[in-house]
Amino acid sequence: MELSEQELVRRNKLEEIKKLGIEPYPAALFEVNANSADILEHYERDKLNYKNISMAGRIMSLRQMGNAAFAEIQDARGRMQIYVKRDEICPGEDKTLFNSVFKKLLDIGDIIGVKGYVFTTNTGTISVHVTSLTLLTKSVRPLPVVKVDSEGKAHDVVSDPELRYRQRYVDLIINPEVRNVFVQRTVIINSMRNFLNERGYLEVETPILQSIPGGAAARPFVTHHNALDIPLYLRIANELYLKRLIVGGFDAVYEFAKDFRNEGMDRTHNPEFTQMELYVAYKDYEWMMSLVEEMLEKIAMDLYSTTKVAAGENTLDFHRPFQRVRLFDAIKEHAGVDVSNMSEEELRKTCKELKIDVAPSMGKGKLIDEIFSAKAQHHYIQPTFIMDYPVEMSPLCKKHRTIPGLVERFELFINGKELCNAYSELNDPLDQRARFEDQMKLAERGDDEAMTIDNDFLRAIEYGMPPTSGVGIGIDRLTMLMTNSSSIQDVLFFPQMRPERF
RNA sequence: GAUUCCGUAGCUCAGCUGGUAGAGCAUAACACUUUUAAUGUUAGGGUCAUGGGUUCGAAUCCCAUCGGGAUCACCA
Repeated sequence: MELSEQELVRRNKLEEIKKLGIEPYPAALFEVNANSADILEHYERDKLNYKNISMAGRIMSLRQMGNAAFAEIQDARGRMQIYVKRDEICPGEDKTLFNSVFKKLLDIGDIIGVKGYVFTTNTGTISVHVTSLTLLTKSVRPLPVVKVDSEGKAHDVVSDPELRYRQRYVDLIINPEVRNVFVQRTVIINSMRNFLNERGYLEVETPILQSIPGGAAARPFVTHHNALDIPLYLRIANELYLKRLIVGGFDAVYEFAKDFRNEGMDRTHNPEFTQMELYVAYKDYEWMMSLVEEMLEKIAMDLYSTTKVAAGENTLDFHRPFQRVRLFDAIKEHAGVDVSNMSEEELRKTCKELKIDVAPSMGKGKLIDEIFSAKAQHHYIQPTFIMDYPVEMSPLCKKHRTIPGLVERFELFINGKELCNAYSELNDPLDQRARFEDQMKLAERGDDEAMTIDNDFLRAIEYGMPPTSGVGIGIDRLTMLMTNSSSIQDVLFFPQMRPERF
């Protein structure tokens, strides 16, 4: 690999540093007793506490002024200006540390530790007056420089998505708002986990490698186990395993699960994604709607201390209760057709009239779903539960208690996108077996996402699964919503990319 | 998978109807003891994604490949 001019310069500097007897990658710890955010926040009120501070970070800018210099160093909490004066860091006759090391051999991107005292410059910037400086890591690759002017406008922002996603470490260093999205992602997950734990629900782990990939309609990734000499599939959902645990006697289990689906990628789909699935015994889908409302409201409050969240041009309000609309009513309202009593043939005709593309492999349920997706879905900006789906598209869901042909299922739509999917879970083992058989018929028609029959799961619910309600919430999409991110790549540290060639 | 747009210095971008490349920042040198997109003077840095083709001549036009974005299909 050919080195650029700047890389050669930095490697030469590295040698110079070593020749001066300075270790560019020291082993010893560097004791830190302050960080940038803490200093900026508390210094004015509590000046005495900042007479003797020690902090570390990456050099992000350097302004040489002869025998003094200003630099900004960035630590995990933000940026801090430091002031380095020659005679302060070199009190004796030997001025090498300043003249050679600091002025010539340090670069933007290097990581240093500084000790000194906090003061305010003539122009009013809280800064660290450095009395001693230690090189902690020499950087040999030039870091893109983003400058922010006095109006707060950033110049030369690295916006190339390829660089940002492939080299997330660079993105995180130079684009400060990126870090915040990921911190918020963790706030969301912690908020959800606390909410569930407070109710006594048990967090569990279930297999990722499965011999029958069940619980969703999707194409799986296939791998191979050498010792067993069998194909294994990366899970597309963990639903069937969590329900087995309900059979086993747990009354509420949940899992933050990485699921894998071998399908197209775009700004709302990554091959691996995270879902939180929760199953609670002796509950139904009405109860689950209330729980989801309460949980999302709490997450918004934990993030922003308000239920209002910006999403593009819209402001979402997570204040309970959310609107509840039956699927057929939603279609009636937005597509102007009543599909509640239509046969498959009539549905096909209706799709044609509405100019919706359909495939021959689509059954009745799928056709209704197509109409909803094309005509109604995008209207639901504020959190809305769409409920009561046709039985054909929900093979794991219990039949509706009063309306024939429907199941007790809801999906939550926010900003026109599906965020979660929930059922009164089907626990009638004979019905479940029949539903699996219907799925096999769909598979025979060419639906490569139809579910395969899982005999062990059937055996489990034959022992008896209590009435149970379950929900799956897409964590990546929830994070997108809550952080106003328009693509899933922005809420995943390392989104899937084609392998890079070096 | 389909359509479409893009790929020029470490970074952000110019580059006209084809005449073998420019700027700012960054880098190097000098000056400067409170600056802040620091400043001033000077210098270096590019197989124009890759491979073909058209042409006297290609960053520019055409084709293919690689990578990325957007839209669509599939899906969450």
